Amino acid sequence: MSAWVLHVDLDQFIAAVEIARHPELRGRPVVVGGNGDPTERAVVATASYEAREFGVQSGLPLRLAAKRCPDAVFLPTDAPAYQEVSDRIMARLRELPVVVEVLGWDEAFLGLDTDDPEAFAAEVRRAVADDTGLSCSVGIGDNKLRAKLATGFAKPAGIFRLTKENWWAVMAERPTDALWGIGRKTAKKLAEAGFTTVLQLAGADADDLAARFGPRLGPWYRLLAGGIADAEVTATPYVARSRSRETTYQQDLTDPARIEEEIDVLAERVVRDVVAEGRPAARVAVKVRFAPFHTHTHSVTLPEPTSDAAAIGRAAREVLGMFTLGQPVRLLGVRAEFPPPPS
DNA sequence: TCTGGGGTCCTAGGACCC
DNA sequence: TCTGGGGTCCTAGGACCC
Repeated sequence: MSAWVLHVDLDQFIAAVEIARHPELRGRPVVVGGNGDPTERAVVATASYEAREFGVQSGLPLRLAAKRCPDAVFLPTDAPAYQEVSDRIMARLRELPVVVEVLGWDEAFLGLDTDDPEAFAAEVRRAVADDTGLSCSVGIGDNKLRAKLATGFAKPAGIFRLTKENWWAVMAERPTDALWGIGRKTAKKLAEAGFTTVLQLAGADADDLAARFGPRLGPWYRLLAGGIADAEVTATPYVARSRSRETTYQQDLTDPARIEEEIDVLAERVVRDVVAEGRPAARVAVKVRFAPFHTHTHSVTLPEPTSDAAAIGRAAREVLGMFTLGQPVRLLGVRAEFPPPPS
């Protein structure tokens, strides 16, 4: 028996939940996002595989999705419904002889000991399908990074194993942003420094990377490229560091009184989340995105941690006062931060 | 690319203190 | 105050992820 990390990821989760409750949509291009109105300011949360054929992906503006795929069915995002299905899936996974670490609505790491991880992964797929009717893919790894990346090669509805045995065969020639934690911006900077592929990054000098990317990020990139990462799967419950609410307005806001009102509304929503959390907030931040998409944030440390609606509301108004509001406002946000955990 | 919402972590500079 | 070195906190912004 040896220790394995499995990464379970539901296939087109949000679209699959919607198709499960609207079976007549099966086989059709389905796009979920915003209020389901493709003329609004909103983006695609998930597109069904049929819609992806038309180049419709997560993050694409709904307006463009409608242009690329005029026959798509557009549905509003229904977070509570997805949360409910997610809870059921995670509960089912916990019935297996594994440690479950939830990563999001539709994915989790499983830690387990087995001689046959492929057989176990198949069992996981069966359990989820029998219980919920949904399809998932399973990545098998000798740590979390490799398990997570393996899932990408398993999709859809498959199983893939990525360990130190096949790391270079699979990853060496891929671009650095194939790694989990390196995105487009960092990949571009790495390329400018001469590191285009995973193999090249793995051979980089740690001090050079530290000088370019910072004392922690730099050396970490090199480890990522070598496939080196944490293998410990933990069931420790998630403790939020912050709670936030933000809104992109369908029409830009220009009236200062209206902006103040909207800040009050967002602060009230955040207070509800803070109270539900059962811990007081220590900081309050306000985010303003102006029409040309420039985003700024200001924040204050509260005199003392509090869950009091009036105190948090006042703080949000005070922080709003730190902005120069001369241009139309596209988005407003309010965030409450909890005190950092004692170390 | 007329570009959501909810999060996390890291970085860097300045303030402040000894 | 022609003024070091280090630690910590605060703050804004950036990048990434789902």
